[in-house]
Amino acid sequence: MREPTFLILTALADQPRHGYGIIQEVDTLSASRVALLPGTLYTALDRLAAQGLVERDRDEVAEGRLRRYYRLTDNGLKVLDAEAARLRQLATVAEARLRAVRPRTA
Amino acid sequence: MREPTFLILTALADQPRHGYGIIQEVDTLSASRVALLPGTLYTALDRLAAQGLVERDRDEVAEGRLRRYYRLTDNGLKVLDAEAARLRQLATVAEARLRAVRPRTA
DNA sequence: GTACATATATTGACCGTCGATATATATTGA
DNA sequence: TCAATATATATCGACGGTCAATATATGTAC
Repeated sequence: MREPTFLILTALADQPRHGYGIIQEVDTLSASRVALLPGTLYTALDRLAAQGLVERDRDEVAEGRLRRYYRLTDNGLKVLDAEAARLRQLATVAEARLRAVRPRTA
Repeated sequence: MREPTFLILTALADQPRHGYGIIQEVDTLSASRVALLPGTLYTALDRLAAQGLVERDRDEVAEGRLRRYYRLTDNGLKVLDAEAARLRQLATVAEARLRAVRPRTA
């Protein structure tokens, strides 16, 4: 799973959000490192829905604009959990290598 | 940076390795989760060399077969370091969310 | 002698992201 | 009042990295 997809799932972990809300939350989660683009977001949401990791929540109209909400499925939560563990493991393996190679600077 | 690329750099962190050695090391590092394919490896090595993250080391002939070694550059080491930190941060952010949402099961 | 492990290399297909563009409304400021 | 910016969803073509398949060659094990 690639970074934008991972951050979309993470943004939905605590509550349903609409597309633009996801963009803002990903900005927050990544400390503005990842600027989620509309093209990435909406194609990703369609794909994740087809995979059963995300599903449509309610539609709302706020201040004259449509808000289309999405939420994580149970499976989406599990997949995110497994993915987070995988990332942590990758980081740990690499950091162990780096420490072994540079014991005084690491 | 995608997972195979990250694991290639990690495999080279402690010592120079030749292509097939990288494939074996990635298998070890990932607990056989990632099977690095030749098409991925050799195109990645060319790309990483062009980016200055990896460079050619010596060529050896062992048991009648050519071994072409590669090593990390200083910059490659720095990039790997930054990348590992980024992965750890991603994992941490997601895990915090998951804990917040499932305080009794996390 | 056949299969498997070792070893490097190329090619086309595929998938997810990027960048650009489109459309529409609300708000802010000149 | 008009322009710029923020909010909000959506589509499209280009691009990059990986996958899958294929090619070639040698050493080892059965």
